[in-house]
Amino acid sequence: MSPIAAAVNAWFRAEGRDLPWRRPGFTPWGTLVSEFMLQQTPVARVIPQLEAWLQRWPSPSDLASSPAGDAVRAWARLGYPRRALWLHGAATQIAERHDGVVPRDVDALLSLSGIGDYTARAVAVFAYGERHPVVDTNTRRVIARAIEGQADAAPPNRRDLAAMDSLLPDDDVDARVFNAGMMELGAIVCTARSPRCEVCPIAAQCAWRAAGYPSYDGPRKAVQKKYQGSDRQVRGVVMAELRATHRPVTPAEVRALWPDAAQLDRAIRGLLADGLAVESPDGYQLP
DNA sequence: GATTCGTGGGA
DNA sequence: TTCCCAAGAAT
Repeated sequence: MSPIAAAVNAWFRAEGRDLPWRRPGFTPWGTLVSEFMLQQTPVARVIPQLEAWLQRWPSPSDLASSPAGDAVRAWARLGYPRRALWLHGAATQIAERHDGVVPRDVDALLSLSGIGDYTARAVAVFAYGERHPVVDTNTRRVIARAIEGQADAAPPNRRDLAAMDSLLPDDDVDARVFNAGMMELGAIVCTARSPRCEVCPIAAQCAWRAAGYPSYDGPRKAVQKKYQGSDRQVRGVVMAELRATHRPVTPAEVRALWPDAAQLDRAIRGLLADGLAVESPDGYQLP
């Protein structure tokens, strides 16, 4: 094992947070649900929702037997409600094609709705102990700094997988710990804004530190558009109303939600197209 | 390959 | 206050 991997793993075993999905006996289904929720949503907001979710739907088949709208409502304010729809779809596919058992194979996982490169490998590694490189925003940033000497990661790229793979210890267990450790390091030490290099276990080997912390000069990642007044905000307002109302929301009630009728119309049509809303004779509701 | 998709909290 | 960003995926 490389000196960096050895240091990361020793640090993670000593300093890693006690999170629900790291508890012994946490199920592959629990891991899958947690990974869906953690896509772009911070840990602190996920934890309470995750526990409630698993209480209600302890297995993929349990979720598959509920209407998709129940999943969207239970998703509450985690954001990106399409993930709830995709998770329900994945549960249905697992029930139908995999006997209700979360698959272990990366390609099988990749074929499920809402599962991409990150989530497929995270489930294979953390739920089943398979050996694969897990690449997320944290591991990409740590590699950019410690290995490449850059202040930040370039936009996501297929080469990220190979970069992580080249650092991965040979042993399955060590590789699993290393994946978790790199993510943890990026999450609580090598953070985006104010890295805590004084407590970093690989500060001595860090290329960025050795180079004197040069500022980032690579391609700029796309700037996130303003949320206030955006179509996304309108979709969020409509979805909040659909979640709160256990009967169809009438067109008149929809019109009262937002002053700009054209923007509202775009939101409704988008939600219908995404399957997050369906039309009934009396208005709109969750699927 | 660039865009789109929620929501909330910390700097 | 405003800006940035958070265990991404689909189109």
